[in-house]
Amino acid sequence: MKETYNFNQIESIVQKKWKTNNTFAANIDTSKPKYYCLSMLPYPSGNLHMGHVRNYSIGDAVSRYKKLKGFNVLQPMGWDAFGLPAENAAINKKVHPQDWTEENIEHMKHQLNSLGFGYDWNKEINTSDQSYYKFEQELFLKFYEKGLAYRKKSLVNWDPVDKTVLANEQVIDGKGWRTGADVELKEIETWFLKITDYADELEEGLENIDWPENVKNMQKNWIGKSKGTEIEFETDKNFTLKAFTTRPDTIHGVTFFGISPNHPIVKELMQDDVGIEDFIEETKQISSAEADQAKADKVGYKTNLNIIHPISKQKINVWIINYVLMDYGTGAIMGVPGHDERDFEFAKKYDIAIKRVIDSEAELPFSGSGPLVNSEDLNGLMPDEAFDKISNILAESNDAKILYQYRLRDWGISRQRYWGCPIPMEYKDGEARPASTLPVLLPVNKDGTYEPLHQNESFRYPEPGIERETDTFDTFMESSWYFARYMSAQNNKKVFDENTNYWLPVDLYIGGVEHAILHLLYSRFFFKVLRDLGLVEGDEPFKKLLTQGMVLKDGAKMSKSKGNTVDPKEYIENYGADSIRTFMIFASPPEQSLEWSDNGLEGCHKFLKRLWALSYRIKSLKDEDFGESKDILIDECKDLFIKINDDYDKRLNLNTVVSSCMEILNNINKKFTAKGIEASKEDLMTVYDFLLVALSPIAPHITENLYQEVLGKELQEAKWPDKKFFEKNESEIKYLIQVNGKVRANIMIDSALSEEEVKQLSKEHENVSRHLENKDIIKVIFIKNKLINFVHS
RNA sequence: GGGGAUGUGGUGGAACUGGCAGACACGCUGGAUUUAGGUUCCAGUGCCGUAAGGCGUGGGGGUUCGACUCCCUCCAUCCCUACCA
Repeated sequence: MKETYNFNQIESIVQKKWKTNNTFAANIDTSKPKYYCLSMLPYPSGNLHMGHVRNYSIGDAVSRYKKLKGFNVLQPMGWDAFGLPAENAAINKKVHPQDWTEENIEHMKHQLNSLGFGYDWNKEINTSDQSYYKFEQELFLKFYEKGLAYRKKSLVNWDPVDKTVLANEQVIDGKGWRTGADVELKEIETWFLKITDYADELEEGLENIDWPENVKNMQKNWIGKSKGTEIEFETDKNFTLKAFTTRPDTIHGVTFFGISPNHPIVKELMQDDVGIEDFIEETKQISSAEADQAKADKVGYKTNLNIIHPISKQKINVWIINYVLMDYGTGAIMGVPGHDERDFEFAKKYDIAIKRVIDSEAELPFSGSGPLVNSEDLNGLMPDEAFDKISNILAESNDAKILYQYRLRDWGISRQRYWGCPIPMEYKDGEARPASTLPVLLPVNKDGTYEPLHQNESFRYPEPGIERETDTFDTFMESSWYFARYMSAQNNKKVFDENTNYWLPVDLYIGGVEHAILHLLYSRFFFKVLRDLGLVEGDEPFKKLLTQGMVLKDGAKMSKSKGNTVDPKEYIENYGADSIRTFMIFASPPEQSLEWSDNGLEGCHKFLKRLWALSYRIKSLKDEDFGESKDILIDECKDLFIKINDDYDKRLNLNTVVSSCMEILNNINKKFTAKGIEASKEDLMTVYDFLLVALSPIAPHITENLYQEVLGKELQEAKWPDKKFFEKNESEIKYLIQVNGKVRANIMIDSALSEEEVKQLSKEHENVSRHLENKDIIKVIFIKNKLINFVHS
């Protein structure tokens, strides 16, 4: 054993050993409970960034801990390899996206290995590989057969110079990012998945999963289920208009009626009102030029159409209003300015009557609850009572029904790009049908070049009369099911085999909170469909979710544009993987953001150096160097053992695992005094052994090396200590003695003593008696095994 | 506008169910080793006070024997989302 900590050498030796021994290969083993620990797979952009390092350090720590606890652990890794950056790089560097991607994967895989993450690489997947995406095409066709995939017109961003569709992030200030041309909205046919069919289940399922409350809330709000009444209003023309409202109880407060500029009825109204067209043009300009701006002014146009109020039978003006959205509800609203903020603002602007129908002290607009007023039969009722009553009344006279509306829209999955999974459909006489041969591979020219699918004639028209779909899938498709594919990654015949249901569901999923809505919602939806197709078992894919915080530098998110990125590479070289991993875990709790600090990393590195120095010292000790004192060191560390156990198991507060390990190290070091070692050999070795085991999930290289060097044992064979190890010796209890709530002493008291004896002993304590002198004790709070509080006047 | 998170020393952060506030680190100060720097080791380090003691967890109020923790209210910062009837 060398005297100095040579991390480079140790880490490469240990990593080689893992590779040779296939240490992280995961296979079905019914003798152990299984644990599937998954970290979100990266996009192969070329380099790992600190966010990845943090994410994967947490995942690896949990995986290794679970292995020590006797679980059969699966920790896979793969590449979310389709996407826009590959195409941009292809253009800039004149290489094929596939070559660029593969090169990046190779490099990043090397980086992951140099950090010592224990992945089962036998199960690696690359979503841009046909062995992966061919199954995606099969799955899509199953969705299609089930009626869950359909085609519909939708608006896309069109760059008129490049003649291409742009993603939202490629539109900057309404202009194409490459050409700078004004982006136009164009309507084209695109594919959708009917996620809305699962809206209710997606919402209800949230109750059964162990996810952070904020993420569940975000999904719940995104689904946006709301109960309301759809009411059909008669007009003074020969048709009716439907409006959806969550507050039918305020029906007597209706003073205007609003329809969306995109409402189908608008075209008819235009025929005898020339002003409408100008107004529509105006609103379009506002919405496109200021699409990104949060608040467009509320504007409206008063038509000569009226609805008939279903109760009062009065005529009420119909307005075309820009804040009424066509794709929510029926595209029409009943305007209740007294009790809706938007309607209030609108009514003020156009001088429309504002009527109070809910009594309260609050000023209008008031959207809360209170007894109804000015509402005829409904007066005195509370809103929810009135909701039912009026809905029933309206159901008889007008066509009204109670129903639920969702904010959630169907998922548009078409992308007009090359580097994605081709949508396996074709068209004959304009009719869509599944592609006649599968898989539909991405075409690559012989010279290694490529062109967009719609420009590739031989791809687009494989035979006369047949036109292939030239769109590719949204890359969220690949990430919606990859977690179920890892375990059968080598199976080229079946998408999911017996391994799939052995390992699923994912026991712990770790990733950034930025995926809280889309990726995590799409994955849940996909999983439920796969279940209904009989392909997987269970209702939810991710049992527990951990959303790790961002890595910040100088208080800001790291980004190239800010120039505050920190490249993991140089730090791995200068400090080693174990130091970086330890810092990533130590610097803050997993869910919170982490402030990068060179000094902090240095501190962790010093900790590992001290661990090495101690180990070197221990190794050179002889039996006679040890002292006699039994149990003292173990007693001193007991609370730390318990804390580490809890932190790993219950709370996932890994940062305090590290600090507890530091304390254990400090405790051991203190036993080396000028007079000799103040601990027995057995005690010291017990504590040292646990220190290595406890730290090994976080800093696996140094601990594995020391376990072998100093203790002569293999860490891979080590087990987490059993319950007994974490039990406290309770013959003496530390009591906290307070006077008027202030701590004045703490003393060790024999746990066999009675309450009275304990009180007496406490009162006698010098510092306590001093504070009780000449005072009348009014009350004594006694909490067994914890504290006594003497309360005086 | 809506939803959520956070607020504790000079800094990152501890304090699990109300019970020793500031663990563990960083930084800083002093000392030892060193020709010097770095490394390493030792000591100190919330604020006021010589001390006893007092004050302190964004501000104000409350519940309690006791509040960083629970309740009310206000403020600040960050994130997500957005005219969803």
